[in-house]
Amino acid sequence: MGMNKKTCIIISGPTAVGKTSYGIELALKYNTQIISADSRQCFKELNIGVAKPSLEQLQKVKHYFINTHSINEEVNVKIFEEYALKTVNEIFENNDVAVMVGGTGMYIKAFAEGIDNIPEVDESIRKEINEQYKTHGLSWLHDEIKSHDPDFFFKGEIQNPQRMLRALEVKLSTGESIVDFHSGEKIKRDFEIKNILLELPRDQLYHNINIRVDQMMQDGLLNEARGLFPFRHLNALQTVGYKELFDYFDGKISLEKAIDEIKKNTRHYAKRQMTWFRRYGS
RNA sequence: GGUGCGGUAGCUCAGUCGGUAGAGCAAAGGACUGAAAAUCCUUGUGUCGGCGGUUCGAUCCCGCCCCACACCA
Repeated sequence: MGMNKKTCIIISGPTAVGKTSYGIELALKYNTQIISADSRQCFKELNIGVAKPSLEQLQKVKHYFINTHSINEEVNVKIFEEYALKTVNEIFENNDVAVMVGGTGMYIKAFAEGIDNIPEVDESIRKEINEQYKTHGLSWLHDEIKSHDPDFFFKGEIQNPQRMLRALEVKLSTGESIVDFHSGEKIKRDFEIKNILLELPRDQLYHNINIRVDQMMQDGLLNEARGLFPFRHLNALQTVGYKELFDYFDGKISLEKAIDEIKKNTRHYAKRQMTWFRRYGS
């Protein structure tokens, strides 16, 4: 807490609340750099649809974890945590303050408090499980979890295939329950963290979202999405703003409907972010 | 003007052989430890278009009216 302790200011909040420009202002004020905490803006192939900072903004302040990865690479919390810790220390070599800006709550949490170490899972096991689930469905997953990892089964989330899939792959790869890896311990970082949560009245935020989606369409989101259509199966493209347009390309819905869906799904996303930050945000 | 089909939750509709009603979506709240812009959970009282009639009792049956759509003139 002393004068010469390094500090990372974390700016969080829902999408379209104004984090990007606020973060740049703050970084300029402290003459420092920004680490983005956004699970989509790190992909160089995704631009308009993920509301990435403009080239002009990127020139004003150096941003990390923007355009650093390809949609073909795996990016996840652990990778972010390691990247962000390494980067923040680099920034601290020349600055007392670093700024983190982002809306991916779990990434921020991993950076601020750490995340338990779980061994890499066997890729072939993951593949096998996913295929089995695809053909046999939720009840199969239920049975597998119940017999292999009763601890997790009784913990609750037995309607959530993603969590069960993860629990199962950990159990089958390591022989241990994912529950046993969860220490719940918060790691104390050797730098100071200051949280700033940006908020707006609900109707104002939703208005911002609607306007921004229309602007994205004017900026050429349709073309961007068309170019990414062949990669739709990648995790990076399970993303609001793209998946709805893919449905349009499939002929499933009209373009007008797709745009409405993007607005609606962005609202849902913002709502989930607010729920998260209400709990973890400062 | 005539005929037909409708008017039920913010929207799309289901239903009550007469005992005041329920799904999906929206909306709101919540969870979250390597997919997190993902994934999942919870929450449904509304003059059942209006006014009368029949009835112990009408959103349901009958009459009139209003509104929407379709077809015929």
